[in-house]
Amino acid sequence: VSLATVDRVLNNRPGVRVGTAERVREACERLGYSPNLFAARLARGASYRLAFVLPTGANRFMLDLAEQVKRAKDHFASQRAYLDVVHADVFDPKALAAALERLGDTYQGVAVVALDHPRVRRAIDGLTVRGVRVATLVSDVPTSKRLRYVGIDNVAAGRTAGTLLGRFVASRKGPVGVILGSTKLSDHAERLRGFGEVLSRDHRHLQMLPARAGRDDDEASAAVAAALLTEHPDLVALYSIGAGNAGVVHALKATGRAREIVFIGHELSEQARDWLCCGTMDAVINQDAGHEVRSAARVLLADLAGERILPDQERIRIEIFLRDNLP
Amino acid sequence: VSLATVDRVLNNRPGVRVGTAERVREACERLGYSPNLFAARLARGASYRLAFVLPTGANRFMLDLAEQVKRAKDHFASQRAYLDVVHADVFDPKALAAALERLGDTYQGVAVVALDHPRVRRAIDGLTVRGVRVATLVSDVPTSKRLRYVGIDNVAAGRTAGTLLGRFVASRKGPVGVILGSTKLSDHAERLRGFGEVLSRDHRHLQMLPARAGRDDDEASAAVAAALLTEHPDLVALYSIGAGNAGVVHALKATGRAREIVFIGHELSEQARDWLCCGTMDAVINQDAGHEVRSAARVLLADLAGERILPDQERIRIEIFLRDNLP
DNA sequence: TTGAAAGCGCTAACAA
DNA sequence: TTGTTAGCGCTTTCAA
Repeated sequence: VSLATVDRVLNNRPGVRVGTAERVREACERLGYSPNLFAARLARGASYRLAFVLPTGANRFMLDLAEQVKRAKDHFASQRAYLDVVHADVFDPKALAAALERLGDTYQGVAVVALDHPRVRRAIDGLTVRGVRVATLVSDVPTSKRLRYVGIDNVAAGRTAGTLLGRFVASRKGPVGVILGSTKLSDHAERLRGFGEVLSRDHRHLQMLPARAGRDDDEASAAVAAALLTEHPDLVALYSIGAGNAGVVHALKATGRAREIVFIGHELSEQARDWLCCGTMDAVINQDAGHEVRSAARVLLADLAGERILPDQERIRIEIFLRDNLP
Repeated sequence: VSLATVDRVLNNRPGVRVGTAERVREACERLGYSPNLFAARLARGASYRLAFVLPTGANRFMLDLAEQVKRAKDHFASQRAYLDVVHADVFDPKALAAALERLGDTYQGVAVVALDHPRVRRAIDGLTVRGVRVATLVSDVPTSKRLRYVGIDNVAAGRTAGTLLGRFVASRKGPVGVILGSTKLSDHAERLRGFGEVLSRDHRHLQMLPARAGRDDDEASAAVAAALLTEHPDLVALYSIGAGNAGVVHALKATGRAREIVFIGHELSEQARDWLCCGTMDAVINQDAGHEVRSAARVLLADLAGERILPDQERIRIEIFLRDNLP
């Protein structure tokens, strides 16, 4: 039995008699053979280009994602995988779809922070058909043919915020304010849904006010928060679903009730760490941008190279940070 | 300039004139050269054996670690790294030290759940001197020459439990019970310290009872919990520092006050998930055994092969799980 | 259906 | 101090 035949069997390539294949497999079993991934990749000589499609003019979290791509670059380059950040107007389905389609010429894998829109879905499916591996990042397009969604379950994240907030408020009664970026962002809408569910089921003494939009912007969020605080002097808690937390904190501090009002938000920025430490924020729900980037890259590469992944390693967690467990 | 010279420069091996080295480096820079890790490992032809030293007759968490080693085996085998689980009596310093010393003949890397004892420290340092890379796992020996500690900050974990418990109890007043495995386990002692700090600083209305030992055992823990519950009918919360949570739950359910008493513990077992879901447990503090195993293996291997790690990826987090963010 | 041979990018031993 | 050479374990192409 020659080297080439063994190779054919192990990679189930065609052109081997079943009897021979069986014998080879048996021998592998007996000898406890385990293939050398490095040698395989080397011989294949393939290199892969991966694009990370992120929103233009983005908030802190998106900037963090871009930063994490940069940090992972060297590590993946040493494995012949080249990561690029590509910016696109994620909120314009037509533009995003066009951008995605263009990417297919250059890249074998694409990780995209996607808007869930039929047009975008078609673009993703189009790429997939051309053999480009696509992973949705942070925000999913569930009905598309994407290889995988790399991100958290945002309904569950909202529920988590709801439970924490409800229990932190405890027996106090009063209205709860909610600020989101936009109801059109599906991740924000999902978080809101989860949050509302928990509040209405487990914390009936709290009265959830209608969510207001802060456009993921510090100034707008500050205005919204200030309005909430003046309209509801008995406000007991605030949940900030999107970006713009600096604005909320500003408004909160202006009232002098920053430590008294329970405030929960998303994404562990450098600032958020400070706010947790000084008691302005009570908890931060986080998804690890670095983990998401590396996971997306690994998943795309593994599929391209026909390798297996460790599923446990690729599970993105809904992290809860208090001032005590900051990394 | 020949291939070999380039190799010497890139791996700062001796025997190259500075001028030549400079020229090579400049050329690499200019051409944007990035070395191929796979080819290097392949050519080196080295394979590594790593031992995971875990306690004999261990609790659920240790069993989980062993299971995770098993799961990671294939993945690392494809990179010429062979993982073995070795059991040792971690509580007998002499035995552990002897076991460690013996391991040096067979293994290039050792990850050990270590007892912090001078004798064990000497054994670790001895291995290090012989060139064996050592990582402490879950429980550290800070004064040793170990390459790295792979695990969480247990004082911070205790503080996290304290904050959650204090806030969940909220305005209710009353005694708080604490059950640990043994005061001699440094991780348990550290968690207790962190917990006590937070309770005495931030939640003065709660009266923390002296910690009692449940020997990481279900039955013993059940007895301790039952005693606490009868001696203190007004108990408002329980913190279980070690294993034996099944026993605590049993005692708690027997009183019919399982949902009313705030109960926080460690390690997200299959059972713990159920208890979270039904409201018996209020929060679980967790360290990801799978992540710890893979991280230890990666760190040891990278050092052996002279490669760099991604520090972000190797940070072990203090995870908080509520019923809403279960993975 | 099977085998032989070249080569992926690097390291290590040896020669110059 | 530098260069030459033979592989590492696999894939791929071409020939049998």
